[in-house]
Amino acid sequence: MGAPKQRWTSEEEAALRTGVAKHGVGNWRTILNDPELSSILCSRSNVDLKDKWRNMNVTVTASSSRDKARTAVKKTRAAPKNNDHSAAISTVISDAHDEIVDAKPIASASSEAWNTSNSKKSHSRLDNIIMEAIKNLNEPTGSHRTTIASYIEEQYWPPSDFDHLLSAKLKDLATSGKLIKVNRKYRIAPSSPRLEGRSPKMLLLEDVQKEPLKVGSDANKSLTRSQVDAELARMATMTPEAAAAAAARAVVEAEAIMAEAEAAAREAEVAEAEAQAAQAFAEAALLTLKNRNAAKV
DNA sequence: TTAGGGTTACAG
DNA sequence: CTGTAACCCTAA
Repeated sequence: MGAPKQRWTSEEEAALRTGVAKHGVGNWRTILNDPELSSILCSRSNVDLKDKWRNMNVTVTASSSRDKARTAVKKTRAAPKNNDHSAAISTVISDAHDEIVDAKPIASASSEAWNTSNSKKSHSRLDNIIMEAIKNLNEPTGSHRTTIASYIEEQYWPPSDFDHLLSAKLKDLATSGKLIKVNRKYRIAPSSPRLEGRSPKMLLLEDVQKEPLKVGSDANKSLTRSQVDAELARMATMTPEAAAAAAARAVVEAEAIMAEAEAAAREAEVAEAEAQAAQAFAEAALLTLKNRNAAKV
């Protein structure tokens, strides 16, 4: 293992994973352009990102075959049903602990390993993975379920029924209070209770429309406040084209949430409210965009 | 600009 | 000396 010239820090690696999870593999310039990641990856070029990602994948796949029994797993999404060679798997997942920060991913999994039915401990392995994913994604406004799924799919190889498991686990974590869900986004629950029922996007909307901010104290760094700041900074540096794209994405997001609300008839009560809020935000974002463009021209 | 091959620098 | 990770070069 070399420790050569400008070694990658764990923060940079986490940022790279985040960028890949958010923008996909290969869009290195997009990842570098991400405002959340550019501060960390400012000293890296797109080629550096590509090379680092290659090295990480090489090392992960190489280290996954440490034990004698090689589970000839392939990265295809159509995961073939792992027949019962549970010995190799159990050795891999035997050391499931609560360490989240800077954990080297274990790049092997089977359906049984992800299932929590036989887990006697209250904290399942999937819980830790979810928490790690959200933490490493480090999105101030929270992470979508799809983003979390992308991250986990990149880091691990979930079984084909992983999406269902993830949805159930996210719901459990949200109801148990370990995660906060706002507008279909999940973020790690803070230790102190804070306002609920209002999404940070709606707060952002108010701040955009009414200029004066109602910040009580600067010392009290409200997390909602930082979320709003992040969104505002993003909008401020946006070109009109980028802002239009953001507004368009908001519209698409609202439509997707509406579709999900219709699909999930069980939790229609909550989902519909979120969907309406998201749609209201999308419409208002478009109006804000128009105002911005009109003011500039 | 990205993917891939090749080269250099460092640790064991 | 060998393996690995960052760096470099070039074709598409």
